[in-house]
Formats: sequence, structure tokens, C-alpha cells
Amino acid sequence: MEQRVDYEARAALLKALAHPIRLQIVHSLLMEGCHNVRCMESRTGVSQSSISQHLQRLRAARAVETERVGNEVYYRVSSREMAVLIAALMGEEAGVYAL
Amino acid sequence: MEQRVDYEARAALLKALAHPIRLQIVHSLLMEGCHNVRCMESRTGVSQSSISQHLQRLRAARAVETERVGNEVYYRVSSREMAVLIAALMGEEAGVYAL
DNA sequence: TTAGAATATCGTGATAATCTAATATTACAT
DNA sequence: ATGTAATATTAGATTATCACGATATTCTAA
Repeated sequence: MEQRVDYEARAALLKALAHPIRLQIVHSLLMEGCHNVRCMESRTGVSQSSISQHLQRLRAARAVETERVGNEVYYRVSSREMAVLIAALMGEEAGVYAL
Repeated sequence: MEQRVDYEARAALLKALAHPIRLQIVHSLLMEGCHNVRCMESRTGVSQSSISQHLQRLRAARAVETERVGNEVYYRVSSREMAVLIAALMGEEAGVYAL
């Protein structure tokens, strides 16, 4: 029984996560409340422009989703499957994440 | 309490996996016995040269390891953590893998 | 030692990712 | 309406990745 797997799609997701800053962003979203660009900027020491571009990349891959709250934009990890994947990568329990 | 995570290293691993052919290679190693270059070549339809280069990339990232058996080279996934990661990505149970 | 099978490496051109700096948008406050 | 904070987008230079073809290595068999 042949089971067709969409390796293209899964590889694309990995690609979106496969950058140290993007990984830190996603992990920070899961571990603690660092949900807007300015927080990530100060936490990572990376420029606002860079952070924003990385976030757009993560959003395009549907790894994160957004919500506007007044002046700022609130980011969160988009699904529990994402959390499980990150947990496996980090060697953590997905249960400890706030999603 | 600051916990330092090596995002560089984990991102590098993801990067090595973040290619449809490499993903298929690793998944095939786990799912069924397709352990040498020629098998992967015929399964994926990708040239020997390409397969070999992808395997070297996976090996450099320590995602797979090798053993020479006479004329051919036997590849396998290097660790259970790798299997767990792939399982999370694929939405499968790592238990079904042969490692 | 020569031939052939299996695998690895190298060189190259095309495409994609990344960072930086500048500019544009969006919403809030005055 | 204007100014300002927060975020997004764009353009360009630099570097990395990829696929392909040619060549090199490594082993076995004769």
C-alpha cells in the first residue's frame, strides 16, 4: 500500500523554521509572553526590519498567526501540531507550552 | 532563570532536513529498508550525484550515519531523537519506525 | 592488474535567502 | 490635522543552496 506523503509541503515548513532567529521567535512565543515585534527585537538584538521579515516568513508558512491589538500586532503559534514539532526539536514536553 | 538554547545548532539540523528529497530519504530510512544510494536513486528518480550530495549533507548534520558493507554504503538514521523529530513532523508515531 | 559497479566529489550557472538602510503604513494621542 | 510609536514593505548587495555533468574514489571479481 503506497502512502503518498507531501514531502514538499513538510520541507517547506521546516525551511521556514530553519533559521536561528525564527526558531528563537517561535520558541519564545511558546515559552513565555513575547508576542510583539518590539519585545522580540530587544530580546534578540536583531533589527526591527529583520524581525518583521522573519515573522512574515513564519506567517506565510502558517507557523504563526497574528491579531492586531490597537497599535501593536500580537503573534502566536498557530497550532498544537507546531508546538509538538518544536517540542520534539527542543527535547521538551509540549505540555509546558502556553499556546 | 535564563535558559540558553543553542538555536544555531537546532536550526542547522532543521536546515539539513528542510529539503523534499532529504526528507524523503530520511523518512524512507525509517519506514522501510531503503538503505543504499542506488535504492534511493530508483525510488526518487533523482540522479546518483544528487542523492549522494544530499546524503553527505545529512551526514554532516549527523542526521544519518553510514557503514561500508563491501561494495556499498549502508545508511541509517543516527538516533532516536531524530526519529522522534521526524515523527512529529509527519504526524506519525515514532514507535512504528525501524531504527 | 584491469574492468566494472557503487559511491563521492568538483565546477559551474541559476535561483533563493539574508542583511541593511530607507521608506511606507497603521493606529493612537494631542 | 499632525506627530509619533509600532509594524511592514521595498530595493540592493552579499552569500548560500541547488541541480547537473564530469571526474574521482573505493571495492570486488576476474
